[in-house]
Amino acid sequence: MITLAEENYLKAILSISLNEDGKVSTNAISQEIGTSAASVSDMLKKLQDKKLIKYKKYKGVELSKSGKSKAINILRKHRLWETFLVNKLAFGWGEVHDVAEQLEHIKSEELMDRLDAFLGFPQFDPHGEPIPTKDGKIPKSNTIPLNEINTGTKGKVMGVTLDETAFLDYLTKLNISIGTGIEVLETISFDQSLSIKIEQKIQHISNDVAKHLLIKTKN
Amino acid sequence: MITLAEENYLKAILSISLNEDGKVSTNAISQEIGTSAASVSDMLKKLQDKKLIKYKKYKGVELSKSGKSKAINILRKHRLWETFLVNKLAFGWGEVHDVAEQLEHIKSEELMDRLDAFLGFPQFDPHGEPIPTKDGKIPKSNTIPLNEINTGTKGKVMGVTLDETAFLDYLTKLNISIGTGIEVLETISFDQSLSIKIEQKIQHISNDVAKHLLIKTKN
DNA sequence: ATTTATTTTTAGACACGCCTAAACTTTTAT
DNA sequence: ATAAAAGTTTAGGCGTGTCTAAAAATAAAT
Repeated sequence: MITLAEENYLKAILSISLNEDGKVSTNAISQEIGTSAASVSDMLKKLQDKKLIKYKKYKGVELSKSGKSKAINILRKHRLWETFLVNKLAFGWGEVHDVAEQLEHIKSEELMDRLDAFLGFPQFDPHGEPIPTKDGKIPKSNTIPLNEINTGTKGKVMGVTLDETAFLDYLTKLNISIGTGIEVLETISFDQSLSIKIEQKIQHISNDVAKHLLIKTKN
Repeated sequence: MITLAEENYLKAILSISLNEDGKVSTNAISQEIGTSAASVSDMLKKLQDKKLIKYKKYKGVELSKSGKSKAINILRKHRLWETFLVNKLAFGWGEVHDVAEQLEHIKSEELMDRLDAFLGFPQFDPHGEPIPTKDGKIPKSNTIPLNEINTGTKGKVMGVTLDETAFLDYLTKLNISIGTGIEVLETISFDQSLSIKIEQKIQHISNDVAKHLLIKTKN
């Protein structure tokens, strides 16, 4: 049996390795989870014993086959629940994360199968992140960050890569949500900030904001 | 902060006191939860410290005001989730209990409010049990067990008071579910078994089955 | 009313998951 | 190349929630 804490470690390791390559460090995990590095070391030993990770002292860690499959399954549950909360219960963007973090640990394959069907087998969650399939594949979305788009190109917002309330609230203020059409008018070379057109209105945003917006360009 | 184990104890104490009156004994709790009496004693001390129960050594226990309110809230969550599973995800009668037992511990008032609305503010769960309201009131259903109904009376099945798979499967076989119309034709005085009519068909059931069927009679 | 049986509590132990402080590796800088 | 810094692990400890075995309190029976 896998415990709640173990699940959170697996999820954290997966989440880190999706963003950067190579082995995952103890410190990275401790930051991700919010515990001490010592606690992480303890836990890594236990996960090693259960063959959920490949781990050599001082050398970082990576998920084993079974560990990765378990971690992806948790991610799948998290994103399916987020989709449920937003699409069916009308939660707002920012409000769903904490609740989904609890729901992702509910143990019932039957439940997730039925929820998946109830939601219409969605491929992406409300933040635009891909929902892993039942057999562990993660769908690729051909999107790129807004700050990498050429001037003059039009596109559609497919997702965000930052889950902070302040950020999401700002997007709401700018009238940006999933599906919003955006055109890049100008890039200021000084600070890489952008002028963009959203529903006829011209707005100006920082590079920091733009890089967290995933855009699908119209080819 | 209240822990998962504490929540289960409160729920167990509530559940026992709803079925029998007077103080709740340590043994009753240990049976309900499936732990040793020693563990229960330990936990009662902790719940006492947190003012969730009124407890005197060797003298049994009852819920305090705040303990009862917390316990009822867990019951509310359990029954709302069961309703969701059956009504929205098409789970069968018997399959929902274990999953609901996990879901009832999810902490989010917002979530339960929205789920309640999504379900159309149901008053009774799929087993016919009353769903406590947000302010802790438990709706009364004016139903009586089938074995207490007079011969010749017609009624409708509103719920069951037993949650075992074998029982629920048997009901399915008899074509009995929530809402089924039933007429009592005869009571055998020897063993209190009943002849009943269900959708034109005459069936014979034991008193043991009848007493777990809640009926609303048509006046 | 005393003995016997039952129930409940205490004592001592253990797994889990976390912590701080100290020791040990590895990396970086001089 | 060696010292300093950064990262990681071990040691020892703590709270939670469980257990078994033994002691204490209450209830039942003779």
